[in-house]
Amino acid sequence: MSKRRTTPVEPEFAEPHMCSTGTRLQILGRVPFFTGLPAEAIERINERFQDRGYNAGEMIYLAGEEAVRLYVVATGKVKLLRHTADGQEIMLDILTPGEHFGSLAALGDAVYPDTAQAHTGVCALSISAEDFRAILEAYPATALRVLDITGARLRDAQERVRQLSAYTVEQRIAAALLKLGEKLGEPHEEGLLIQMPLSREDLAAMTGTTTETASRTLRRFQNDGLINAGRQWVAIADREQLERLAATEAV
Amino acid sequence: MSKRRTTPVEPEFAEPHMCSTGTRLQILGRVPFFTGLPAEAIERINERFQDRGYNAGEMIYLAGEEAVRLYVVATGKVKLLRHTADGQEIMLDILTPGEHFGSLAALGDAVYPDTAQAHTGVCALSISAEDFRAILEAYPATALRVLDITGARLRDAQERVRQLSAYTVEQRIAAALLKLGEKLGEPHEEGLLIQMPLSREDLAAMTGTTTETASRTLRRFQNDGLINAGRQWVAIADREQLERLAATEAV
DNA sequence: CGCTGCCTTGATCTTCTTCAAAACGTGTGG
DNA sequence: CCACACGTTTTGAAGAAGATCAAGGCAGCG
Repeated sequence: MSKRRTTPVEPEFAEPHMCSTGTRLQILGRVPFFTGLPAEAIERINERFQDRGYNAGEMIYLAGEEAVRLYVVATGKVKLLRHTADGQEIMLDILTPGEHFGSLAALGDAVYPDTAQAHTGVCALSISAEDFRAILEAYPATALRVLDITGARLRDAQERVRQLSAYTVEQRIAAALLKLGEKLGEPHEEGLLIQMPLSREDLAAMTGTTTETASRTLRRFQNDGLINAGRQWVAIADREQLERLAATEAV
Repeated sequence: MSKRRTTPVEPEFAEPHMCSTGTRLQILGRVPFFTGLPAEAIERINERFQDRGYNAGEMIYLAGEEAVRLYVVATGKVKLLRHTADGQEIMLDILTPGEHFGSLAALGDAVYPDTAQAHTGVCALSISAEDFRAILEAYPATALRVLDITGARLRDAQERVRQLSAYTVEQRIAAALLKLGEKLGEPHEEGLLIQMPLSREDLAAMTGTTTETASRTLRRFQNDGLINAGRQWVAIADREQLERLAATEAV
């Protein structure tokens, strides 16, 4: 087996990342909770949105700041993080184009409960919480879509609670890889390649363990032929086996 | 210090639990997401609801069943659980009167992702998922309320992910007690008494540990004067100290 | 009373973290 | 194009936190 070490992951455009490509109208039309709205509604909504580019690693907002905007990923990947008192990072979610983050509530004194960081170069659209609230009031179908998405995220988070409560590190890493593979996987000679830079540290922050343990676990997986991995990338070679290991009953 | 062992927790009515007390109209009017609706709307909504009593320990629905109804707790406490393959229970949440659980989506083929069990004697109202969907469509303000509640639960779940990822058992138990105290606490000579039957096993299922460890931790807390506890009950004696231990930055 | 669930306690063992250091890859500047 | 420097990954050894296994004890109830 060829031991490829250089990343097969395609870079997410050049950075500094710009939002220029295409009109925001096109992007907004593809956001899950706006689909189905009449074109003129989207046009009116579009006027309320701003766009902005972020370089990889750049913070979009910090936990504790006043929660005033709602964001939608246009291009790139966004990490949602929480920190512990001693600075350790917990990755709550990784968001891809079309997904939203930030403030849903129109209340004035709320703060962001988490930190949003551009994981790759990112273009994000954003709107003030009040304006978004007004849209939800004007278009009930959109509100229900947002509710569905939020409900799905809640179930995901609860599933993670279960995993952290009852599963071993090995099972959690297997489950995390499978979920990433489902969300970001692309067929590749190395296997189902997870299309984003993914360090051992990232994986540790996702599964509640340490870089060292993540590294050791990936090595074991690789030795057993379950995955192929290198610096900042992982590809799933044997999905069935990995699923058996994770003991995941499907969603 | 008087070492009281008998439970100071007041029983949640006699079981077999009936829903008889008061009209459902009154209950529905006090459900957070219906408040503010005109009386005639609530009356129309009421027609769609059924009520039913459950004994303590009785299952309301099981994970994996077809998700066809949405429930609202009228009286009593409901546990939301997930199970592992080997039968271990993870407690996701404990619901009090006015809170909802079950299916939010109108989709036909969805299944409940968790199990709902009556923790005390319970009266629950329920409505078909389709009917509830129709209500959300008819009353956008209600839909936004439900969205807010779901968003708050999502943040709670994410906070738990953080705790499980980074905190020790001792910190998680302290945090769990504080949260319960906030939700169910009543002043009492023993301290802030958590008004529900709460076994070591329950606490273990909430914090992702074992009964034995929960027991040892509570004993340590009690020896340090942080709590008073007995069979199936816990009261918080020294809130500040417990908070310092949990290292919880407030919501 | 004696039974049935909780709860407690102790001893052992496994998993994972922590600390430390070396190896490797990648990009940079000479 | 090479060599260096930096961030990532790997590996090892020691230590800690908590799980597991195994009894016993205690409270309430029939």
